[in-house]
Formats: sequence, structure tokens, C-alpha cells
Amino acid sequence: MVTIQDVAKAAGVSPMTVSHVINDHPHVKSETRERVLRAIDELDYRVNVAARNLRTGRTGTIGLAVPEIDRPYYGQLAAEIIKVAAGHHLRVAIEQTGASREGELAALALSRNRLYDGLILSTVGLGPADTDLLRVDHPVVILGERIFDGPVDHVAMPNSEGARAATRHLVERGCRRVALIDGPQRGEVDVSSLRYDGYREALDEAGLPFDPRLVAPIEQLTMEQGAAAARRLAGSGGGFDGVFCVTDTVAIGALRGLADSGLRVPHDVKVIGFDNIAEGAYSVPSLSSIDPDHALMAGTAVGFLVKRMAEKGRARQAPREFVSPFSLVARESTGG
Amino acid sequence: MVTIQDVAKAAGVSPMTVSHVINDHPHVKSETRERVLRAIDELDYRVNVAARNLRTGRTGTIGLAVPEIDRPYYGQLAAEIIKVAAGHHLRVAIEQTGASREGELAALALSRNRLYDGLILSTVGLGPADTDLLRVDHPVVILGERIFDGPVDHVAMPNSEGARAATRHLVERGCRRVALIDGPQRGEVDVSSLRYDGYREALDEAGLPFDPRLVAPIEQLTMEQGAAAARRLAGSGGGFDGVFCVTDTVAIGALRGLADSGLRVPHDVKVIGFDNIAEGAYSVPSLSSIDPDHALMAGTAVGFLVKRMAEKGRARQAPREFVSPFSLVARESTGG
DNA sequence: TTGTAGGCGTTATCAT
DNA sequence: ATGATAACGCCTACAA
Repeated sequence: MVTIQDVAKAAGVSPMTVSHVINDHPHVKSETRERVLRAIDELDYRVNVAARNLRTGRTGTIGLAVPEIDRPYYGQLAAEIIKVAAGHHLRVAIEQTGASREGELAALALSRNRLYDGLILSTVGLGPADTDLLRVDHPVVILGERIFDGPVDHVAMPNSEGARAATRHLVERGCRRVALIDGPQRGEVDVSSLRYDGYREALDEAGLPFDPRLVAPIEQLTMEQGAAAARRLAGSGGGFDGVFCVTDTVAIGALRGLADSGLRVPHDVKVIGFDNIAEGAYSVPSLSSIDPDHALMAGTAVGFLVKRMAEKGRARQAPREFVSPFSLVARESTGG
Repeated sequence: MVTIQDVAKAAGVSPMTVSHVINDHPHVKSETRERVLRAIDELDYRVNVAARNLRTGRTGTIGLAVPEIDRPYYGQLAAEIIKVAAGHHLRVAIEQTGASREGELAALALSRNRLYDGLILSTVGLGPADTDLLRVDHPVVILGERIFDGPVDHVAMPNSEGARAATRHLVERGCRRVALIDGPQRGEVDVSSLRYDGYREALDEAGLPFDPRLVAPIEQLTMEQGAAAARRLAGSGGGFDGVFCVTDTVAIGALRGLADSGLRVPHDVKVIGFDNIAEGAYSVPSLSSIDPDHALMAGTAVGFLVKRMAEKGRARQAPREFVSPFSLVARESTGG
């Protein structure tokens, strides 16, 4: 293996000078720099990142823990975060938590191994009871739900507000029997609970009665379960003319399930999702949704993290919280 | 920061003994082990991965370079690879190459920085001309296309065979004017060229004439361009009753474009894609596709890489190639 | 502008 | 079964 020493010898300088050249330090005579660069090129020298990490105490990599990278929402989020992180000269390693509390705790533990300079954790399973576990002395940013006033920075979605807007949109389009396909509620502040709240509020505002038969709960936020839930709703005979789905992925499944049941969207039933994933613009019919501005969320999350990583010692700022704004995207599935 | 030294002191042993305990070496008296573990727990000690990497020369992380992680195909591939890699106690860091030759070369350079123990590179832009650039002395596995007899291991898709089967399927379902939405052809052996070949072969086999007006080329394999290409085909007046799309993502866009053009699938036009991404099962109509067995490909790629990583010095095996088998999944879009 | 010394935290090797 | 020693390759601090 070629080391800095070898390069130094070949270039007739000290190892330090080579280091200076590598790290673009200003005080190197350009002639010396040339000589060193030539030696680097000839020997095909590569810095040993492990050695640099050990010496500097940083790795240049941040972790991104998401439930499952193959869900469109997280893929699109990851793409954004990787792009933004690259602008800060940071690499991104992806961990899959499997949408479980255990997986999320495992991701936290990894960053404590100092494998990453910081961690962006997209939580689903952690709740207020886990506040203490987040009290780690490594930079962590929570992304996704508005969990609670935890000890760490937090980039949140406008869950209940967005859900309320989505449900109201259905009502404005003439729906009077609005169903909900909702995810697992594991606490008071997870994504499903918050969006459920927004749904309920919108019904109240519109003066529409809440009918429990119009709520179809699912265990996982997948297309498969979205389709199954839609078929259940269609088969239950409850009669409904609109559905708010807890996520777009679920909604795309629901579109499929409604088609299976012979219901036409938007003619018989109007459908709206949440997240505005790219696929929603291309489904048939195209999917109305709540757009929480992913790019802004990704940029803010990385920004928070970078700021934390720059903090020296105990000069800690108080935890920050950012709630993304949102907009409603009306497409064919609500008759738009 | 708590180091092995601190633990050693607290437990009244030498640092080496702590190391032995951490690494599960056999010759440690269980009483000693207990004492050390207790000290580790009390001090909340975490191994310093950078130091370990420097000492062992390995990082425990492999790189996965894909064009864009937010394309469903690559998201699903990444999820598989992360799962398999975890079984080998390997983490996966994801690089996005932007589907460009430069991006792919950059990913190669990173692994040469010894950031990763190995690299799985999903190529789109590299071609036969780049053979020399792949001649690196770090474990690399090429994944995706059947590029060429390069100097590295290669897990390939059955591109032309699959494309032939897809096109044949359309013919068998009664199509006589089969269109192709094809991606950018940048050489003789990229994914678009190979699938184009399969399309042509199937037409020949069926005794159908090749009509260049039925080929709609696109620059990027996105839903957007798939939709645009379908609209172009519909507007050109060439008359077609089937479309083979170079990927499922493109096909889902095409379904949208056909709907925009007032063409019904499968009644007026039948559609088939390639990749069998999860979304295809839930589109309306559901999408027929070629399924190349992602899990097998992912498992094989990681297997190849792990084997390479275990090779000592110059005892190199010859490059291996694996071409995944495939199956055809007939769904609604071809009248299934 | 360039060089010297020292150590980051861990583990391989070789003793005992 | 446990430990002493010596690196791994780099960079911070200081010196020249």
C-alpha cells in the first residue's frame, strides 16, 4: 500500500508537505505542490480514510435510518438527502429499521459507535416513552413525525393540518361520506394518529358525522394493505363517496382496490393521499395529495445536523423544531 | 471519550484482554469476561470504529452505486442488497451516480479510497471502452447490464432474452403492430440496446415487419418520458396495438400517456414492461412485466463481493459472470 | 514555506 | 489465560 511516506520520499519532501498538498493548505510553493502531485499520480496514492478518521475524529459520513428504502416516499427522501449532504461533502449510509422500534434503536446505537458523524432518524416506532433513549451525545435529527418535545432536533410534517386539508378538500368536492384508511396507531403522536386527528377535525368543521364503519385500519403502510382496505370498505356496504388515505403509497393501493371492486374514481369515490410521491402524478387516475415539500424538509434536516456536528463540546443549543409547510395538489382522483 | 484503556483500568486487566472480550475470543476466563463486560457497561464504552478500521484494514461497509435511489427499481434492489449484506455483517452506503459515466467513475474512485471494503456498481454509462478503468485492485461487482467481458465479476440481467419474451408475449396476445419505447443507446451493450435487440428478434421470429415509426426513443428512463413517448406514439397516427417498454417505470408512465391519449389498455393497446417492480402489481391496469428475480441477483452480487473480499493478495480467481433467469408475469395490461 | 515529534484507539504478534 | 509491545497512516501543534 502506498502511504504518504512513500509519496514524500518520491517527491523529496516530508510527509507533512504531502499532507498539506492533499488538504489544500495554502502555504505550499506551487513548484513543490506540482512535484508532490506528480508523485501522487505516479504512485497512484490514495488517502487512507480510516487513518484520517482516527486522527480527525470524524468520518465524513452521516447515517440515514428509514423504515424501508424501497417505499417510494423514503426513496425520494433519501435521494434528496444524499444530494443535499453531498453539498456539505458528506456521504450517506442508509440503515433500514423495518419500521420497528427495535430497528430504530439499533440505528441509534450504531451512530454511538461513532461510525457516523451524525444520524438522521426517520421514526415510526419510537414514542414519548423513548425520550431518554434519544438523549445521546451524538448529533441526531428526527425526521418525519411530530413525535414530542424530545431532546433532539426535529423536522416534522404538518400531519394533522395536512390531513385536515385533505379531508376538507374531499368535502369541498362534494363528498358526504368520507372514509379513512389509517395506519397503525401506536401512541398519541405517530403519523397515523395525527392524520386521524386531522380527519376527525375536518369532519367536525364540515358538520359531518363521524362513522367508525368508514375507518379502515391497516397494519403496514403498503400498497397491498391499501388495496385490501379499499376492498373491505367497498364490501362493507357502508356507502362512501370519498377516501382519505394516510399515505400516497396506501392511496395507490386503494385506487387498485377500488378498481377491483368496480368503483370508479373519481366518479363513484374520490381519493386523496398524503406525501405527494412522484408516482401519484402518473397513476390512472392521477392522485390528489398533500405535498409537504420534501426538498425543504431534507435540506432542513441536513442543515440541523451539520450545525450540531459543528458544535464543540458542551456549547449545545436547545433542540430545534421545524414543521414543514404544505400545499394541496388536486389531481384527477378528486375530480380535479 | 471512553477507550479500551479506561475499561481495562476499571476492570483491572490489560487493554488486550478487553479487546479479546469485545471480539469474542475464546480464551478468556468467564469470570474475567464478566468483569470486563460490567466495566464496559458502567463506563458506556463504545468501540472506535475508525481505530479498528485502521488497524484491521477493513471497514465493514460496502458501497452500492446506483443511478438514482428514488427510482423504484433501484430502491427495491437496494433494499434487497442491504438485507443480504446485513447477513454478512456488512453495512451498505449508497452512492448516486446520476446515471452518468462520470458518476460511475466517481463511485469507483471512492472505493479506491478504501472507504469501502467492496463496491457493487450498477452501471448505465460505462461501456467496453472503460474496461481498463475497472481494472482496480479492490473488490468490485458490476450489476445490471451485460456489459462485456470485463475484468470484474458481473451479475447481469437477461436483457435481450427477456425483451424477446416480452415482445413475443404481445404477439401471442394478438398484437400485430408492436411499438417500443426505448431508452438511450450509448453503445452496443447497454440495457436499451440489448432490449432493443430482443424486440427486433421477436418481431423477426413472428414474421412481423420492423417499422421504425413504432420506436419511440427517450433520453431518461423516467415515468415522465414514458408518458411523453406514449403520447407521441398515439399522436403519430402510425397505428399500434402493443408497446414494449424498456423498463416498468417507463411503462407506468406510458400507461398514463395512453390514458391521456384516450387509448384503453389492454383493449386498444397492450403494454408490457421489464423489471417487475412492486408498483406494477397495483397500477390500473396492472402491468405485465419480465421478472428477473431481484432477490437472486442481489444475493449473487453480494456473494461475489464477499468472496472477493476474502481473497488474500494475488490469489485472484478469474472474473465470474451470472445471468439471472427470468419469468414473465402476465397481468391486466396485456389482457391477462 | 517546510519539517519534527507525537499520538489518535485498536489489535497482531509474540511472550509468559 | 493474560499481557507487553509495536504498529496501522494520518494530521495537530509547534519549531525552524
